[in-house]
Amino acid sequence: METVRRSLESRLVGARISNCCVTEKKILRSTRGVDILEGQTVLSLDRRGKYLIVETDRHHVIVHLGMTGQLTIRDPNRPDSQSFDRHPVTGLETAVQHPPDRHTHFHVCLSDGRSLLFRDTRKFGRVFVLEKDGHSLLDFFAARKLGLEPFSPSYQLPAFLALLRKRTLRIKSLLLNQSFVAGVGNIYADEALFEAGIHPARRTTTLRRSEKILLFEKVLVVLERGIRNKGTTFRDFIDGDGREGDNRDELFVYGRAGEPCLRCGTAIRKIVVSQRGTHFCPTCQPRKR
DNA sequence: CGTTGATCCTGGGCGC
DNA sequence: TGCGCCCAGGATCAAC
Repeated sequence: METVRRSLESRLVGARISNCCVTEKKILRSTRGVDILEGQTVLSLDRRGKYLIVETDRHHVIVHLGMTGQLTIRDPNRPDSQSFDRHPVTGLETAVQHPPDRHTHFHVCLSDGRSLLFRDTRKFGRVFVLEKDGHSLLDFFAARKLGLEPFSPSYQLPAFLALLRKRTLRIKSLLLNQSFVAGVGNIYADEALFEAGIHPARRTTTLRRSEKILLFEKVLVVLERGIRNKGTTFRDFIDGDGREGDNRDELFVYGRAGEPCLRCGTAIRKIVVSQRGTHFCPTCQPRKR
């Protein structure tokens, strides 16, 4: 989501909303629809965890991409690509914007002719519209109880250790819980655990202090790498310009089941933890301590 | 309260 | 080519 935010920021800030249209009501959470956004100007783009926060004159529009959500700008002065096919490995990235299709659920038309499109095949994504006056934004995030924010002053070791205390669940499950560290998803959880040499199914109570500290650091490392590579694309992820991310090429375990570990050569294994596919190296991440 | 599992969706890939 | 099954970057809610 940070990749999406960065790609959209310069293009959206200052833009004026002329018209809005929701074609799938399920994804929208707004007490007064979306027409209330018309005529407003985008003031800023922020992010908390996996939530994008678009600030307009009188509202906050919050977007969560779920699993397959895409938020892109469409510029009529650029040609649409002809399909959703992956560009070849050696292909040059030029204009890659996509025209709306049956999975495009939310259109925001801008006064300069461009539009912001929200597309989401699985419809797990959400768009929230909050009134700016009052405590709507605070209430929104208070209700979701997001945990430490990486790269912000809140991300500190004592707080990290405190959140680990008195928990009995598996470390992978905790990493996926957004009330622990906000923004860590399935890919980055597996990658952070690999880098820290921790088996994903271990109970948090069995972690040594040194392992916790390593994990604290590696969460930042893998997120930073993901952002530097502009996101991890397996099938659906694209940034605001429609470009895929390169981080898949730098993954150590996620999506590599059966392939050799890049550190020791052992075959990467895949198990299920918290009903999520979980990848690890049995040698680099031993179960027993 | 903490933890676990079902559920919401659509589409791609695989075995038969 | 088609069918059935399993899998997928996530969060929420019910049940224990």
